[in-house]
Amino acid sequence: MELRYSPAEIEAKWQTYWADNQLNKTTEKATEENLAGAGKKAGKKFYALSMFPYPSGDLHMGHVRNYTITDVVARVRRMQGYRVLHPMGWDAFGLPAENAAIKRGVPPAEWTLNNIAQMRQQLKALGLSYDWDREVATCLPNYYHWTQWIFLQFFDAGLAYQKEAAVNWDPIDQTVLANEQVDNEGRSWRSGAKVERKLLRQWFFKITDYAERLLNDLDQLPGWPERVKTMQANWIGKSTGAQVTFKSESGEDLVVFTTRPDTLWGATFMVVSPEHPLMDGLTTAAQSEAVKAYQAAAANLSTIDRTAEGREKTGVWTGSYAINPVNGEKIPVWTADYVMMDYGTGAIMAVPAHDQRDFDFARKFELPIKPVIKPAKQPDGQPESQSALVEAGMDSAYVGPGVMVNSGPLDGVAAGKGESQSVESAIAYLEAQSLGQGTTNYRLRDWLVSRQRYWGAPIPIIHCPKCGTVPVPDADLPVKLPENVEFTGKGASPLSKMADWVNVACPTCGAAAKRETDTMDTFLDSSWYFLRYADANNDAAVFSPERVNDWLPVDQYVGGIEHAILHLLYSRFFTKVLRDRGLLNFDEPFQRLLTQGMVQATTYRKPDGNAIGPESIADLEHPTDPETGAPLKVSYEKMSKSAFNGVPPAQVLEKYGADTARMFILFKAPPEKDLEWDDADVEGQYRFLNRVWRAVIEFASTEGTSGLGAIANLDHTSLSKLDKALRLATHTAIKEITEDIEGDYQFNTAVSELMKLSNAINEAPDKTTPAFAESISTLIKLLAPFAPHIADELWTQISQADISQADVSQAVNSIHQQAWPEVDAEALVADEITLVIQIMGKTRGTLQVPATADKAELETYARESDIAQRHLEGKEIKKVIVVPGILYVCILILSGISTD
RNA sequence: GGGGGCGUGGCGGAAUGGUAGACGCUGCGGAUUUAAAAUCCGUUGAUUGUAAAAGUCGUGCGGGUUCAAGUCCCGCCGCCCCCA
Repeated sequence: MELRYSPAEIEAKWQTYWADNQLNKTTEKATEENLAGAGKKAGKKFYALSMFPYPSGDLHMGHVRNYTITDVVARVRRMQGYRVLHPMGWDAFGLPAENAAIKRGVPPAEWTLNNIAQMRQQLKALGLSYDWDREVATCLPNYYHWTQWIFLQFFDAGLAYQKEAAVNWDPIDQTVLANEQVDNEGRSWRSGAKVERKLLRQWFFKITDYAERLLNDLDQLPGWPERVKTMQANWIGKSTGAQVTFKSESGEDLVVFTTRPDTLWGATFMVVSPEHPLMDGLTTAAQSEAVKAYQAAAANLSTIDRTAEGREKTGVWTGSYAINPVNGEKIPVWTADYVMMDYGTGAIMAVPAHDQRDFDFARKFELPIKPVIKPAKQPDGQPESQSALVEAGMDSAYVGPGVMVNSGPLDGVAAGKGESQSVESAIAYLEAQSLGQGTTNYRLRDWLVSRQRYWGAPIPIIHCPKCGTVPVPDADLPVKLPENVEFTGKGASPLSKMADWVNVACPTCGAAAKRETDTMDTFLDSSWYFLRYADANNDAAVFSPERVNDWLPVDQYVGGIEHAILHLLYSRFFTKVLRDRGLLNFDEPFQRLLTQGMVQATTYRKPDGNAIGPESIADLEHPTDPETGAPLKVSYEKMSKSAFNGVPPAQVLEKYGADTARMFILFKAPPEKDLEWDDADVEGQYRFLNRVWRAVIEFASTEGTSGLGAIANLDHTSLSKLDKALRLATHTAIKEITEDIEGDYQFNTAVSELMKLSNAINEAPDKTTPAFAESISTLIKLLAPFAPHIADELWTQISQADISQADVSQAVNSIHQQAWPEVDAEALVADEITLVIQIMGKTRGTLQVPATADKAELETYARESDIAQRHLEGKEIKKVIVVPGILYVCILILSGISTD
């Protein structure tokens, strides 16, 4: 019998045992075998999923945190009798592989597959209970076959199309990017390069067709964090208003979108985006030079620069005028960079009296300001403000409530959105007069899905001079990536240079045609992988509807907040499209979502902002720059190479083992919050596991017990006081831990409950009773999902103590196949309870009283207590409140004598 | 500017409106040891007091509701995130 806890030995042993005995294999359908398993949840499905990683080759702590959380959930569900699907795979296409090829000449496939092999080993060392038979890698033909097939489903549905557009061009990665992949400083999410605008012909997915459903169905997701839903709603950016057509002098129809069509009578000029296609026609010869210069300057500015509030407004008059359709007024047309071409129609009517940006612009260029909303009378009786009506006196736009004035048919109508208010009236008027119509506008743009790169799924399209754009027939899928490609990192996509691959016969007419050489955005690969896991090895179809509809939606999804918009929005979109195609029967892919916080570590930065690693600092208590001696700035930051603060998981596993790493990560912070790495706390968890180890080993070798068999002898009618106390601790732990895991995933408090139970066990004076055996057995079961290796080892130790004469070589009964413990309500009832005595709302002391006491008795105990007597001198009791739940008494004091 | 979140000991963090600080880390004191590591025991919000008994203050700030507020309401301040 092992007396020392040595994780290195037992962890490898159990990982092999679990794999050999297929403990983590997914049970496809409820069978008699698993229905016979204990627990009322038997046979119900549970799908636990972590966001699959990009196979960079190195596992980092963020991964460990993500996967540990999901693993605990999966393991608890298994013990509760659920059929659990808990898979893992690889988001394996993407630029780093190609960059490695350029730098080191290693083919992307080889580089990627090597990394996968390496990371798979690292994951296995963590003891994660994946069903590896369902592993997927998006870069393998048996996966991207179906990514291509889905692309053609979109194409067939009219949701995939090509258009020439001003797109985001990343000059470092030499490819286009979707809007979602450019941050608000105008930088690429991957390379960090300042994105340029380029006019190119590209493939798009019509996600805008689904804007309304993507927005509305957020209501179907009570299990999602509020902030993620808010972020998605903001990204979709629905706004209602009207489109109104202005005639320009040169005859063009200038369509504007406005959310406040009611202020149309206050429009005193128009502003058109510098990129607007009608700009040439609108610009007069005299203004041509100034406009051209302005357009060129605007092209170099990012969205954030152009729309920042408070920024000095710039703009140029085009030289021409347009007619305000509601009052026939001639108003000048300007161009300014604060109007963006990709929002609304790229042109606005400017109402300076009631829009701050228009106001700033009007002040700067001395354009007229015409108020059309008269502020409502101040509710607090202050004199009515006239400022909004006196143009010269206004110092800002008026955006408050009021009544419409100077607005023809709208005069007197209450200003605002809502029933029979001005916006609604204005739209009705515009529609009646055929001047415009009510519309809904979304900020969401169509998704740009083509990339000019090699390492991605080829878009399965053939361009034929006669037939046009022809989809590759299903039978010819997958369109495989050619091998032996030369990578230079310069010029056009590597695929376009592969003549053998590019030139094909048109599948329709047989004429000489060319393949599409763009590949798909890798976010397409990851927008459906969670569906494939349900039927990962299906070679005949993308997945069988039965299996997908059985396993999906995912019951619990866990991943980083950085995917709040990108991946989660795309996946929801895919699910809805596939549903509309009749391939599945659910609207939303992820029932519950947990966004885990970052893993941070102490970071040391020099005065110039550069980080340095702790190994080069002499005194970590008073860190100074080893070169200059200047004090270093100490903070917690996300672990990263550039911050020199990463802790490699392998290092922690080697020193303490996977169980300790898992326990630490779960205990240190609630899952949604950032976690600060601390070696001392890791040490603390290792100590805890050692204490559990010693307690169990001691139990297994104690004379006079019959091991776990003793539990059967538990006599509920004649328990000693000590046994009752131990059972209370045991069943409280079951209750709390079960609630922590089934509720809001409070793994940190669940672990602390394990510690409390362990403390109670260590403090128990008599370690030979049936109640003690029950505690030990329960502790190991409750520990099993968190620290699976040590739990299985200890379980074996006491099982063998139990069957000491049995053949040791026979298969052991894994802890992970045991039923999750059930709470014995009887055990939760204590003999004595703590009565808290409050006087005048302040706690003055506590009293141990029999648990059987009713309200009246509790009051008597409290009244007669020394505590109460002490405070009652010279006073009398006016009122008593007894709160049974937690058991509380409140005594009020009447007399006027001051107590203090 | 709009929306969301957060603010509790030396630190991470606990607290169905009912004993604030569970659990752990750190620190301090002690046991064990030739010594150390490991382990075990005690202690650890501030403050008055004899380290007794017993008090007072304390969850960012200011008000309010309540017998009772970290928790509910109103108004501020600060930090973080998203959108402008």
